Order: sequence, then structure tokens, then C-alpha cells
Amino acid sequence: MLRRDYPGLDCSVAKALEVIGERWSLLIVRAVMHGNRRFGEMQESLGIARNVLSARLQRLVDEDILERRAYQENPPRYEYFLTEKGLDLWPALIALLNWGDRYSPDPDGPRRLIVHKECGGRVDDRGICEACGQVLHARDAIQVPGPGADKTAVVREAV
Amino acid sequence: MLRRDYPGLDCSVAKALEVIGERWSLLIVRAVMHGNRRFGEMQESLGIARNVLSARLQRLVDEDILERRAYQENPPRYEYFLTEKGLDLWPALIALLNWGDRYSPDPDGPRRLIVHKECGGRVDDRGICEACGQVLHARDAIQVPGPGADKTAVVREAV
DNA sequence: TGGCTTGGTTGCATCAAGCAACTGATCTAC
DNA sequence: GTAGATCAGTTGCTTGATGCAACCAAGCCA
Repeated sequence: MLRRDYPGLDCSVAKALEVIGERWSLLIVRAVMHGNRRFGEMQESLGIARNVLSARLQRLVDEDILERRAYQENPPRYEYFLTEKGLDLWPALIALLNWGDRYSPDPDGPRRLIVHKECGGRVDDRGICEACGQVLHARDAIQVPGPGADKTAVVREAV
Repeated sequence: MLRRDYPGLDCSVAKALEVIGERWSLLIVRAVMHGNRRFGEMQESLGIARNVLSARLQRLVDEDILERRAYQENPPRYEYFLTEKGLDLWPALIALLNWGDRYSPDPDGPRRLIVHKECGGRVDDRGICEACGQVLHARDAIQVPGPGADKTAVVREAV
């Protein structure tokens, strides 16, 4: 992305995209939701260039979407956590995830399913549990291996 | 964006972003939902470079998100319409729009509101009508001027 | 005849992304 | 105690997508 802003557009979608519309940004948020909190974990799981990951993390912290916490000193090492603002991106991620699943399906079915933590029901594109009808939030859902998963799949937080 | 794909990521969010994650793509979808169907309308309303708009429109047509229909011959002139696949991006756009509104609010309140066409209730970040509770789709909602609107605002389709 | 409208395409300059190598600190193995 | 590994970046270089402006083509308008 040459510029990250959309000058002259007084539109809330454009405002959102100025913050999380850059290449990799939303995937980093998803990776953190998924439990990847450290630089190396994210770099490996995403295959992103290290300088770009560094720049994106800084920006996401500046925008109060991620929070950086030291887990050791000497040498200083940090983990990244989602703020409330970051967690509130969950509906958008779920909508995109379901859209991707619907229109670019895996041959054997989805590799991962997002399910309601309490009742195990599948989560639809609105973040609503198809079993119990509850409107869910980021912390109400987990990711489990789907029909198309390989054996290495592991149960994780949602998204 | 240097490359538009995310090689090695078997993730539905990444698959979605490979299609609509490029700069401008989602804003073009929004512009078409908004009623901007012609090249010039989109170019002016978005302020996007013409070559980039041309490339994005072609890609969105190739991906079956937009459909190009001739509205005259000699010289051939086209309008762009959303397919079902394109309309199904509405929940993602609504989620982003509400997130943008919540965390980068306009000083006088939102300039535009998305409301349920039938009952006039506001649409929340899940695309659910706050008044009647109905789960809405793209064609169930319209956009109306909000408290922060200037006088030139016009009632349009949603998003 | 010349200008206007519409929907692009082409050429060029700039800046972001990808890659690989390097840094700097600490921990571990031998 | 020296070499190597780990972790979290930073730096330098190359490539290529983006923004901008100019141009093109075909009809219409007066």
C-alpha cells in the first residue's frame, strides 16, 4: 500500500481501513487472537518480512489495538495482547472468515471451525451461534479442527 | 501492496483478503453498494487514480464480485453491479463501518446512519436491526444522513 | 469544426514490501 | 570461557504497486 490513508473520504469504512487496511494488519490481529503473542511466533506463522512485522506491530500499538507487555527484562522481551479495541475487530474478522469459507471453500471442508465455547455450536458470519442463537464476542468462541484439517491441528482461541 | 496473496497461509481470512484486501477494493465495493455504478462516478467519489480503479474493477469482475453490464453501445459504456458474492460482503463492511464509527467518531455524531429499510431502526455491528432484532442483509438497509451530516447528504442505499 | 463527455490506457516517479544480513543482549553446551 | 542458539528487532538493497498527469478513442452537442 503506497499510502495508508484515504484523503477526502469521510466514511467510517475508510477510517477503519486507514487503521487496519494495510497489508498484513488484519492477519496480525488474527494471529494474536489465535494465541501468537511473540514476534518470532507471528513471523513464523504468517511468513511476513521481519521489518514489515516490526512496523505493523508498532502501528497497531500506537493505534491502541495491541498492547505490548514485557515478559522479561535483560534482555527486554515483549508479548503483544489485544486491547478492547482490538477484540472488537472480531465481528469483522468473523464476517471475512465466513465469506472466504463460503466462496473459496477447501475441498474437504473447512480446516478450522469457529464454535461457541459454551455450547459447541458453529458461529455464523454475524458472530451468532447457530445452535443457541446467542450473539457472541471474541472471548466466547474457540477454533477447533474442521473436516479438512490435517493431524497437526490444535485447538486454539477463535479466529 | 507488493503482492496481493499470502502464500502459505491456509486461513479463510487470508483467502478473503487475497480477493478484497488490496488497497481500494473494499471501498469500491462500498461505492457500488452506495449506488456509484459508473467509472467516472467511482473515480470522483473515491478520488482513486484512474489506472488503479481500472485494474481493481477488472479484478473484482474476474472474481465475480462485480458484474459489468453495457448500458449503451457506440461507444460501449458499462455499469458495474454487485453479484450475490459481492452483496455477501455487506456484513464485513457493516462490521468495519461500526468499528470505525466507535473508535474514530465524528465530533457531531456520525455523518451517515445505516438503518433498517422497513422499521427505521439502526443497524448494529452484526447487521442486526436494533429496533426489531431482525438479522439484515444488504438490501434490507439504507443509508440516511446522521447528526453530523452536512446539508448535501442524500438518502442512498446502505453502506 | 471544435469542444465536451465517458471510459479508459500509457509513461514516469515515488514509496512500500520482500529478502537477507547484521546487531545486541542473554542463555546453554561443551 | 568460548561457541552457538535464541529472541526481537534494524539496516540496506531490490522490486513492483501506486499516484499523477497526459493521452486516446468514439460518439454527442452546437
